[in-house]
Amino acid sequence: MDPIRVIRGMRDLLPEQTRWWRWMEQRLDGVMDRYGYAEIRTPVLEHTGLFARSIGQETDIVAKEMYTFADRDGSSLSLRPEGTAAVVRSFIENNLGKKEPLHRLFYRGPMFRHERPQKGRYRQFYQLGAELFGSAHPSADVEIIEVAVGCLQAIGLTDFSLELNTQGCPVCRPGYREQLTAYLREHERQLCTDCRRRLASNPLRVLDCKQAACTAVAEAAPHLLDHACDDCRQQFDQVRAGLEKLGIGGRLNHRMVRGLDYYNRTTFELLAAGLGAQNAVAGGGRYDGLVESMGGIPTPAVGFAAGLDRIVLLLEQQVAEPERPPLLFIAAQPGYWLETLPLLQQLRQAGFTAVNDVRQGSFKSQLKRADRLGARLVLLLGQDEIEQGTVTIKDMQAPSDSERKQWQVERGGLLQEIGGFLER
RNA sequence: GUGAGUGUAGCUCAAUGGUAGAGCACUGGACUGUGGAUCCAGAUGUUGUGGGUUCGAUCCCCAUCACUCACCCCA
Repeated sequence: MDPIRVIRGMRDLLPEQTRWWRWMEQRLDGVMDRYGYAEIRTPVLEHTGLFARSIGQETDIVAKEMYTFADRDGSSLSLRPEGTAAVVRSFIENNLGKKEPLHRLFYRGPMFRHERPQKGRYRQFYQLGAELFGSAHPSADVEIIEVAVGCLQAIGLTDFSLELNTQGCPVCRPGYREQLTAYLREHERQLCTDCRRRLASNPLRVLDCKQAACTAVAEAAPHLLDHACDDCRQQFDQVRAGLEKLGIGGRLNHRMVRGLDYYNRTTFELLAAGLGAQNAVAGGGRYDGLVESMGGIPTPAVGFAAGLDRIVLLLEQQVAEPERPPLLFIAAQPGYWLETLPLLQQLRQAGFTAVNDVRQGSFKSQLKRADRLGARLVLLLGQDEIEQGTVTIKDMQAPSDSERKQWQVERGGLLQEIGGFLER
């Protein structure tokens, strides 16, 4: 019988990996706490229309990458391909904006996109995102970027860069779009076939094409910032000033384009090397019109999302392994396993990590097991110890000729002895 | 959706048109209460799957599936 396997693009995270994940998640949660962001949890499944309306019917994400299927009553459901849409839905549905104009929310969890998997890209992937609702002030943009940067810093990543751009607003973007399109049409012959297609569907996309020929055209293309309205320009200047004040800086990238339709004004990405063909670990921006367009009261908002799978990839390359708590192992001479039970119980109640060899083989094989598990101390329990009411403590890291390799202690003083030993 | 590469033991990988081998890991022993070093012994494979060529295929051919990487797109 053929064993059933995981679905393509999805994977099991085994203990070797979850060590990293748990360590990372703990720290990221800490960042959210310190910036005053509260967690929101929404379902992984939503009505398909939510994503079509918020992300954009024409985007690749919606047009060809969603896991969409019919519910039993025939209605169309989709696994969420990103987090913002559902948070906005919930924000509106629960009248959060009416109760209190300002909200700092974060979420963390699996997202789903039916793409061909490759390094740093999976069909089930994980994102951490933060959304700041209720402020159009550049201070909010700065805060969101600061949180995103703070997340990477909190887990020890230093080798990344920030890129910034503005997408304009409904006042200035249409005019820019026309100018860009006109410019691109003039140079249509130099563009790759994909970009000629994009010219019609999404001219902005031509700007971040990686083909050399298109890059040359894009380099000389008109910049949105030069055509932005005064409000947008001022906003962007102030965001940059705020980032300077924080020492974050960031590089202006006129050619940065976002994959989702709802962004306006400030957009940004955090980029890193070592992710294969991918380089983005986090991205975000302002989306002032989204809440209203989804049926809520007009509410300016900024947010970002970070790809946790990619961040773990970087962690494994750049950061020292997270430490494990010291492991205590109880080895009992054959026949004395019952005596280990209260001892284990006692150790765990005192907060230690303690295990035994549940196979209870030979004394020797138990020691081998302890070694394999990386035990810091082994507590030996045999006939002598039981008759004397003692336990022998064995230091697994001491050299074999050490005088303090192993020693006996009274049962009553065991916890204190272990505690003292591990303190050093 | 498109392209390329790779599928052999738990892992990393050899090998040859004549029914597969190493290292590591595992289990046991040398050491009847002591891990890490050494030595000895043991267990493990439908060579991804299906078909074709052949007296004979793990090897050659075709198909298929899976994985990996890249394109598209994106976190």
